[in-house]
Amino acid sequence: MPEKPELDFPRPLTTVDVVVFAIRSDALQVLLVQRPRAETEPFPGAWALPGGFVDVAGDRDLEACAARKLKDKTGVVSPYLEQLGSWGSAMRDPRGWSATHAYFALLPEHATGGTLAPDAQWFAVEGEKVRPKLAFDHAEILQAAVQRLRSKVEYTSLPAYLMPQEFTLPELQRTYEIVLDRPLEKSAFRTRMLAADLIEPVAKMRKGPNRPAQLYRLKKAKTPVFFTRTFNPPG
Amino acid sequence: MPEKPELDFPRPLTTVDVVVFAIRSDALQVLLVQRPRAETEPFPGAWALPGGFVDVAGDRDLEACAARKLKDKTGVVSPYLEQLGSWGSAMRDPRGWSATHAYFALLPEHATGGTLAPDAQWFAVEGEKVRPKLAFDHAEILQAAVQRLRSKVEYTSLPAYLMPQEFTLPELQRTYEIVLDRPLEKSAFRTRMLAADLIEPVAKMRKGPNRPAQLYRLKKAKTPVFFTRTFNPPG
DNA sequence: TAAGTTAGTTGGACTGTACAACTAAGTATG
DNA sequence: CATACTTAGTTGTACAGTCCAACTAACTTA
Repeated sequence: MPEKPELDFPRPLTTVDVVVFAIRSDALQVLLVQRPRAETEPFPGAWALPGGFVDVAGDRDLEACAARKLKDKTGVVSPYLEQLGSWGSAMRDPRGWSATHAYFALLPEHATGGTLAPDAQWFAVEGEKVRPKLAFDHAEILQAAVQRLRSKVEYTSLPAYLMPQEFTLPELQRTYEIVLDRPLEKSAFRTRMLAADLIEPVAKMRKGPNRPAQLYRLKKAKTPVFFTRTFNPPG
Repeated sequence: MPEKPELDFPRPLTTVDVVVFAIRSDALQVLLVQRPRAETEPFPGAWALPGGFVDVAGDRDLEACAARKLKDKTGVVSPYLEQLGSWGSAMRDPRGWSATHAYFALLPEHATGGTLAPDAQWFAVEGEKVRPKLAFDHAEILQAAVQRLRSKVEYTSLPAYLMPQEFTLPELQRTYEIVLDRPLEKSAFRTRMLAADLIEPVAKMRKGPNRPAQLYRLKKAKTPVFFTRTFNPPG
């Protein structure tokens, strides 16, 4: 790392930001917070990803910092937190050279309803964007998060983290379809999921106006399953 | 990002490190540099990933900083530089809370022979490690880089960046096999590569002691190709 | 009882890998 | 100069899993 023992040269600002996804109202949504309106702040009043400065006294490491920021904003512990990447440049923050470590989190819908900070709000993801103009380079970070999510959903069981404890196969397929924004084949989907040793049936059915559906739950504390193919040849 | 306008609280040290891979002597190797022996330095004399502090005056952004560090150590511009992740904690550097932005680069073998800094040296990757004990948490970063490389090689054309301008299909297959550390099926490999619109034949043959092999080159300035399957069902 | 909707299954076509045997083109050897 | 050896490249069969479409199953409502 350093060639010189001098440590008192200028250091970049260091922050952590979290892209929190959930399925709400049958759509992919992301949690944003509104920045304070004080004129002394950059991007006053603009919407931004939840995040903030690393606390060198309080944060053990980056992931703990991200989990803390997430907890502060949403009140829940995310079942899934993955590092997304880092963005650092001289220009992205008007206060000076800054670098942010971005994470993305997946929340089940039922965990999105509770206590939300007053300046936090869910926004639908449209394409790879949201309606409001975002502070800093957060639009770019959000775009990368959506791309990463979509690409991993093609060949992993990530959407399982967006589901409640018990769910049906059609519900899981619907989640995949919302994230990927395209329909999937029913029979191939079922074959894949059931072959993956990922879920197990529970002795209950989901009752609705039509034929009841088998309920499943995730098998024990699994990390995401990787499939050996993508869904539709993306050609 | 920040809730408070105070910017004069302690900031983490910010560095960039690069994991440079190449195939040398029919093996996957990684480029390391030896740290200065001065007692005032952390990990004096230990081997480490090439990298260093972000220069807030000189570096435009993180990727430019990584490219600069790479150039300083190897003298070449890497045809492939990808962000790997970031590691930050209170403990990873004895000088204080620090965060490093790690990149990984792929070099073709012929680019590894030239001017190398006197304190730089190539080491064979054995499993997911190298022989010498590495400074900081660089062993962990290297392990993540090897895992990322291996997993992407399963379903992308990344190894193309490890090849010279012209190469044969058996040579490309051999590169895949070295990185994955397992043999691949010849005919399936050829079918996949030729179907991928990735390479094109040149009007030359590679002559050797046996049957000559068709030479290919990469098609124009392609980003890596993604395949819709992995190679061998990993079960 | 019939119509409508969603759950779930079945079967045939197709794509691409796995495996193995084959042909092709060169060098080295007797 | 024929034969063995080696590596390049092809061919064919089996198989796994998706794609597509039609089918059956279970429930509600009219």
